[in-house]
Amino acid sequence: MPDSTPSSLKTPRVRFAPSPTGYLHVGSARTFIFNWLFARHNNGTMVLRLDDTDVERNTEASVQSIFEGLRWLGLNWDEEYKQSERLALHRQQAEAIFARGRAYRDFTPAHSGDEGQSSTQGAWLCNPGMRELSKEASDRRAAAGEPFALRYLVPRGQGRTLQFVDRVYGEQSKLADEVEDFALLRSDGMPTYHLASCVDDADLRITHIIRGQDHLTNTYKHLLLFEALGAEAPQFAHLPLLVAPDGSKLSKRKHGPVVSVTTYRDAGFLPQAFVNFLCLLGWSPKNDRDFLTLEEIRAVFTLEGVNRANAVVNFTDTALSSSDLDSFDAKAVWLNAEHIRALPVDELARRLEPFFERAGMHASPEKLLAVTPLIRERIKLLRDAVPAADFFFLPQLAPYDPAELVPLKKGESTGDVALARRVLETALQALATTPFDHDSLDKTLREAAASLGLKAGPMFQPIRVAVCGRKNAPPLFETMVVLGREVCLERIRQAEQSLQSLA
RNA sequence: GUCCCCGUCGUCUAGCCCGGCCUAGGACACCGCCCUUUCACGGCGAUAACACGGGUUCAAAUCCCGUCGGGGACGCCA
Repeated sequence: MPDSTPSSLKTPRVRFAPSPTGYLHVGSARTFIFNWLFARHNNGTMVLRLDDTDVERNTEASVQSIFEGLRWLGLNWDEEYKQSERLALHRQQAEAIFARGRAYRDFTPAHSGDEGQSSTQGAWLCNPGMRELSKEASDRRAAAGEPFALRYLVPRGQGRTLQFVDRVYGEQSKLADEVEDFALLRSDGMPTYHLASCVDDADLRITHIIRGQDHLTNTYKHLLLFEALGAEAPQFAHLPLLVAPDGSKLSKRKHGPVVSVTTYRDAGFLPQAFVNFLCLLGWSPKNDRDFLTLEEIRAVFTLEGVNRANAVVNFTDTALSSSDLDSFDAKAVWLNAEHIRALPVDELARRLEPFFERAGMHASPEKLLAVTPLIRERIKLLRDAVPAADFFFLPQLAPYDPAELVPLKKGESTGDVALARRVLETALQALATTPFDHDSLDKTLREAAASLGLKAGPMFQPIRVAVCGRKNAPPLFETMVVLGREVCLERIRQAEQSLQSLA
């Protein structure tokens, strides 16, 4: 018995239907996220369906890459399908539509590709002569083995208006006469996207189709298809597009790695931050908040909160040339920094480990746990941790300019080398015996500064550079505690040595 | 070309449906100041937008029309 409950009242069943023709890109990821949020907010079901009917362009690597991306996002789904395994259903339904007189055979040879002759005299609607072919002629040619595509017989000349209410864009309508006779089956018998998609949506009882706005005008075709299938059309919600800074649609070919989800993962974005960022592109909680946890978003997410204007992913266009940190959208980076700071230290430490691993540094869990609090406010992306904390793990400091050891007063171009040497000597003596904990170091070193008639700044800089190999580093005492007495003394001695080259 | 969608600070957006509370709010970025042993975090502050033109109205970012601008769709791709 058919379920007559209107789709708007049923428990939602939504689907994310990527086609495996490349890696998962940010636009697709956002569509997935919005579907997930809608499903989870409404206690609905999330379906993942691989739309892999284009045998030519589908690759296994792409399937893997998509799963990899989705897994990283950490959002689950409840059911999984592959369109290529449902071919029989698609063909059977195409036959049924044909049998109902809603489709016809088109024997016109396939067009070679994307040249398209549509731009010259308005839109292409159908191949003349083919709609009107008599049943006999059509059957005869088919029986003779002439290849044909099956096309939807769009109602023409009846003044019929197709309409639907989009959950984001509102009331939409269009004259059926303006819709092309789209293909259902290709001449090789394979279903097209439109056919396979609608047949599966109907069969899987999808209640809400949430997808990119680039499908808005395709919806009329789909309405026609659901009708011919004898299925109630689901609700539609189209999402504004994600565009590049120049306003064009994000494309893998044109914009490169910045549109791939794995690029964000590899750069050290936290999935929750990435999701947070993507959600803010085209949706808003409307309460001036922007740092949100997944759970907070899920709790308040509604389609009514989605806007209609395209959103710019504001990456820098140096993206093609390098893996430049600055190439990411600044807000995404900021959100990531916020999420990093919101993470418990032990979890952050665990997340950081693979980045050190990849950089060839063995960071023991204990040491990493000690170092993490010192850098967590100093990194925006996880991978920033490596340059920020390398000196903790390197057995030998990378070479640095000894001049860094010498503090400069305002306006001075050359510092007092002798002073720097005195500082280091004093420090060496003091540090040889003082207990290596924060407060003792604080007290000892400040007293040492006083004894030299120095303020903290000029006292600490030579030590910091000696110990860290650079001027900018985490707070000195905590750093020294983690490094330990041996390492600190050794590095200060080396610094003293290198100072000689300046004398 | 035809059809469709969109147009608030540089960017993401609130406000628009149900005109007045909007001398347009928040966030990021940028700049400045404060905090401070460096860097960062944090705090404070500054600059910055209703695409344009007509209506309607006592009153328009909000309603209507037009213009311009941007985007999308028009495949035997998805």
